[in-house]
Amino acid sequence: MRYEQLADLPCSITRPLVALGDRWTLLVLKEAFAGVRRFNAFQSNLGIPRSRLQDRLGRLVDHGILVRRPASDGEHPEYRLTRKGHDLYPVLMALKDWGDTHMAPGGPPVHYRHRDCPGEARVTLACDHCGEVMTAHDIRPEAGAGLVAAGAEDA
Amino acid sequence: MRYEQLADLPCSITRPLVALGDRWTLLVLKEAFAGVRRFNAFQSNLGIPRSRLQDRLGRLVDHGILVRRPASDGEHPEYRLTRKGHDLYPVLMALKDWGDTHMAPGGPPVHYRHRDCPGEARVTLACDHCGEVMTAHDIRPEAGAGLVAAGAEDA
DNA sequence: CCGGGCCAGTCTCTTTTCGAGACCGAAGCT
DNA sequence: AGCTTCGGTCTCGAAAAGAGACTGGCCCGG
Repeated sequence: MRYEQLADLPCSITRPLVALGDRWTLLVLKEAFAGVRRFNAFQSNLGIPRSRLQDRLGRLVDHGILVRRPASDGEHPEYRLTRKGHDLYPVLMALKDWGDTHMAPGGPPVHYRHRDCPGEARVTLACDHCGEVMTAHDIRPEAGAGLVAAGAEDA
Repeated sequence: MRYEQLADLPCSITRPLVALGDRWTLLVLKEAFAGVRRFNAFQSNLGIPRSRLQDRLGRLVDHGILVRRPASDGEHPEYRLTRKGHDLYPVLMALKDWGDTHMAPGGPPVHYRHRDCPGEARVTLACDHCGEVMTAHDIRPEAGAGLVAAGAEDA
């Protein structure tokens, strides 16, 4: 049970990873972004064991990343991304950029184009003040409110 | 062994996930970006079992994401990010943005500031043609070279 | 009103992976 | 020689994953 406790650390990279970092969870979300909503569709698209899928969908619902509800028209339940879930899109797109660059010898299998535009979606890391593009080397970490709070808790 | 075969699919999100998507791998990389290079440092920072760490570092080296080499000065080996590894930074920063937004009730624990600038690093998804900020709804997927290649293979 | 299909979800059993901690061998110091 | 540090390995019990069969609701055609 040590692993789950990593989520208590005051780190905004660690906490999402503890929630999302296993074999299937991000793959399930990728399907959700591709428009998949039904249990069987997730299952057959990914080949994930049904009991595993059940568990993962449940956790995503618990985290407020998906909602489960009786489908708008028919009766079968469907799983839809919440706002919180939607906000994960840049994570998947960042993975996609990396995959296209480093794991796609024959070129990108799919282009994620801007609709009605010849352009393509790209993730960029930039400074929100001067707008300059940044890399890991340009980073200066600095304590924030959440860290102070966590420190106070410990004491 | 079905799971690993997902990496054969022509999808630039799936392929990275099969390589990186488990409990520890991305956490190890997060440490690497924080400057950690030594076996024991990874181990004690994360609390990962030693045998697990050994396995994960080995895989990352196999993927060309880390290099293992006798440390520049002393004799102990060190693990360093390659170019390919460095390119994963936006993935971790995208997770960080999401974590700050949705899993940091007390505010961001750490600000990743632009050095010598009051600004902060932010991931954005934008069109590489018109520059407009994009969301999942603005995407129009389109077959690319890698998909055609994969299709030819199947036939 | 009966049988089939389809669907979401559950149960069972086997295999794989994980985790904890002891153990090992190679420096490096005293 | 004896102790420490460090990277790395080994063993073994516990947890999670995988496959596949099974259940039960619902709808449809007959």
